Formats: sequence, structure tokens, C-alpha cells
Amino acid sequence: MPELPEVETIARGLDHKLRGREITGFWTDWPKYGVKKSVVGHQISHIGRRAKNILIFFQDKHVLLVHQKMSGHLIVGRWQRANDKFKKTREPAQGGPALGGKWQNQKWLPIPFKGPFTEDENRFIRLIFFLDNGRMLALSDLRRFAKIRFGTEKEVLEHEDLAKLGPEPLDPKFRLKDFEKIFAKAAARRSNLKIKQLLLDQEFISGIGNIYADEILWFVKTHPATPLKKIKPAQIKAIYAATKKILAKAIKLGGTSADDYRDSDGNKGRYFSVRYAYAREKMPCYRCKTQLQRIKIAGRSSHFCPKCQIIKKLECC
DNA sequence: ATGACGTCCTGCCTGC
DNA sequence: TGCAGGCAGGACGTCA
Repeated sequence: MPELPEVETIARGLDHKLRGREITGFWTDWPKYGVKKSVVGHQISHIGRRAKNILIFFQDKHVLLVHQKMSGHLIVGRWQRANDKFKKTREPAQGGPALGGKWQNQKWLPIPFKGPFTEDENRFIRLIFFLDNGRMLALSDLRRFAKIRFGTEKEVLEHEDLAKLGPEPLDPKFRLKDFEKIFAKAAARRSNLKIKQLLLDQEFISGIGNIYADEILWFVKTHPATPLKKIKPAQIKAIYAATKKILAKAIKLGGTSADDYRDSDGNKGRYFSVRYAYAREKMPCYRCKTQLQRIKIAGRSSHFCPKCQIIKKLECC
């Protein structure tokens, strides 16, 4: 689900809420996350981000990494076991869901606290960290794809999974010449690779996912299936600029809520309403009114304007 | 080496 | 109404 802007939004929200807190315990029903008791007792210093990974730094140089993958949400609030309080009354929590139906087998229900979490977020809570102020950090993860790692800063930050990631597109130190360099390298190595696949490649640039790849390519009038060898220098410059611009804009708007994404307060991201291409199949292109199309590229749905975004051509509309 | 496809999971929507 | 199949924002692994 979340791409760089969503993860950045969540990291900022968590940083505000979790600084100074200590993890006093945890609960999970999914052993594959691999969370162990060693995570208990550490005091949080700050929250950061690398690519699409949330990094919770502790004062004793330990780090908890959470990659939310497709369906993960990290949210802060208070929950309690369904059968601890609500069972007898069958009354819904104020503003929360009623018991019964698909809820009856769930173990945790929200205590109204702060943030309009969706039913789905509460339904799919798989992991809860208890904090020393009575609040909780919960991972809602419908598809159980999320990846979690805990260890020393050295163990986590120097792990290959992070070390191999490409540059952060919004890093001020990431200049056009750097982008041109890695693009040239990629094009030399795999000249037939489609531009969209390259943008999705986290070892090329980190943080771009399916939504923003479509957005960037629409913005620069480049067909997502364009092979790297046909990308002109002017397009490389444009892609570089558009990447920074669109990701920054999305962060400003709190990310994209195509469906169920929420920030750590449970609020929707507002980029979706101003998107250019993603999930706009059959809707008119904002430049030329042509109906946008959707095709599959490397197994991912790709949205583009068949008139503006033509292979080989840079200018069209 | 490369690209196509399968995999981890689950729920929802669509079309028959 | 029911049910099989397709689909989902990520990223890795496998195989030809």
C-alpha cells in the first residue's frame, strides 16, 4: 500500500506521538513477523524512514524496522480485547463498530481515543506494541505481508535489504547528475527494460511505487512501456524533476488514499483527489481529454494517456 | 543475464 | 444468490 509519501507521512506522525515512549510489551497473532521479547524495554528516541521502511530508533542504539508492504497500517490508539469489555453488552464502542458478523472472531476492538480509524484497520490488527503511557502502536495488516526486523542500528541499517536501496529521491544531495548517472548505468545494462519497471526498482531509486510511477510518467508524457534505450536526455531530466515535484506534493497532501490508506491519526491522504493518472482508467486526460487506458506492465496495472504518452515522442499534446 | 511468472496472504468486486 | 476468478498500492524467489 504505502509508497514514499505515505510512509513519510506516517513516520512524521509517529515521531510526534512516540518520542520518549517505552515499549512495555506486545501482542501478536502472527509469529511470522518474528517479533520477540527482546523488543520490550527500549525507549524510543525518534522515528525515521528509509525508502518505504519505517524506522523506529531507540535511545540504546536499537532499531525497529517495519515495512508495511501492500496492506500494512501503523496506527496509534488504544484497543482492548473484544471479550474483555464489549462481550456482555454487545454495545458498540462509541464511534466504533458493533460486535457480531465479521467482527465476532476478532480479538481487539478500539477504545475510542483519537482518530477515526476505519473498520478494516481495526479488524486486521495483527500486532500491538504497548507503550508506557497507556497508548498502543498497532499494525493493521490485512494480507500479512508486512516485514519487521528488530536489532541494533548496525544490524538493521547495514543489513543488505537497506544497504542495497537506491537513493532517496527527495534527498537534496540527490542531484540531476546522480540521476543521469544511474539511469545511464541501468540503460547500458538493460536497454530493453521498460521505464516503469525501472521506476519501480528500489535499487534504482527508492520509494516509488505503482501509483507515483504512473503519476510521474503521465506528467512527463512518457509511455510506461518505453524501453530505456528510447528515453531521451530531455526525458531523463523531466523524470528527475517530476519525481521530486510529485513526491513532494503528495507528502504535502498527506499521501494517497486510493482505498483504505490512513495516516497514524487515521486520516485520509488527499493526493488521490488531485492525481493525474493512477486509477483514472476511462477518465479524461487532464491535458487532451483522451480517455486514459490501463495496461499491464510486469504484472502491475499501469494507467496512461494513449495520446500524450507515446513511445518515441516527447511532445504531443 | 533476463524476463515472465509464482509466492507470500486475504478480502472484495465482478461476471457468469 | 452463489461462486469461481480476478484483482490489489510490494518485493522476493524460481525457472526457462
